[in-house]
Amino acid sequence: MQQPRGTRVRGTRQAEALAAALASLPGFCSAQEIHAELRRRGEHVGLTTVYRHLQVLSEQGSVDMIRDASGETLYRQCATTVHHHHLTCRSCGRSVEVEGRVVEQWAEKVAAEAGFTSVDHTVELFGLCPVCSGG
Amino acid sequence: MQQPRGTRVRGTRQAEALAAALASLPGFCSAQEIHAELRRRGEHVGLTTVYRHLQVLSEQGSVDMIRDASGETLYRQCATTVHHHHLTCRSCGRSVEVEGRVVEQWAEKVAAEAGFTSVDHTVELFGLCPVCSGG
DNA sequence: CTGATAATGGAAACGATTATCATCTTATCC
DNA sequence: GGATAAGATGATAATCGTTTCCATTATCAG
Repeated sequence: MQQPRGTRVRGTRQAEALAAALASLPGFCSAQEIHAELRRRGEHVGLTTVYRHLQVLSEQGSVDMIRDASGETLYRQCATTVHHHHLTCRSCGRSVEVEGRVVEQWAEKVAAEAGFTSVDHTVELFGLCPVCSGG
Repeated sequence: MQQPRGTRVRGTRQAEALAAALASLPGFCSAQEIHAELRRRGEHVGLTTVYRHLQVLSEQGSVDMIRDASGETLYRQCATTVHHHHLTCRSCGRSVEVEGRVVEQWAEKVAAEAGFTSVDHTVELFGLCPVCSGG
């Protein structure tokens, strides 16, 4: 099996620990939170390595990456490789993947009308989940 | 500087210089770019002050604020106070305000179905404008 | 086992933004 | 007109998430 350079081919202890941590975290977390989670589990993984892996995984589409209101980057293991958006709880970080065909169509239409090309879109929904709503 | 008295509500020299600069910039710019533009015009306005004003204006709804792919915050004078979104050129920063009733309705529907409350949404479109498309 | 090479991680660098605080403006009162 | 209080300004330092550096360590093929 030949892999292109720069991709993670070697199965390292750190990569697995990170994968395990990601799998256990239910919602979006910052790189630093993930790093803390690893430390909590007794796994020594450098912060640099966490960032590095997260970046690669995100490029590969294995994790979703969003930005919260303060500009911090949050990551989450993603269930599907199909394009989707998120409805994330502002309070606990838990999130739901939502299908957004309507939005995609809207984006394309709007872009075409304005003569724009290579259009990409960012759509994120933040709110309070049923639990955190206290209802 | 011989300014007529009684204009205290309208602000200071710096505030006006900033307003003028914003009015002349066609697209989204970072605070630092706006600061540079002011310096170019010969106006001495501290970077701190630029940030301070931008923040206030943004809270007032007088300027729109978005975040680009690298996480930098961009500002633009906004034409209307009505809720809207932007289709921004990745290359030159010029942008078009687009109406997004469809998106709002979609966001509300999705949120309601998931039981989320206090839902807020972020929707930004980035692409290449007709000019930068090279067409 | 051994050498080649990729991966790691602590420390330093970075860059946008924010906080600090002394100084300068402006407005109001006398 | 001048004193004075209130507020705005801005150079500098501090913050903080993220990246870069680079010496060290781990992994894999032969």
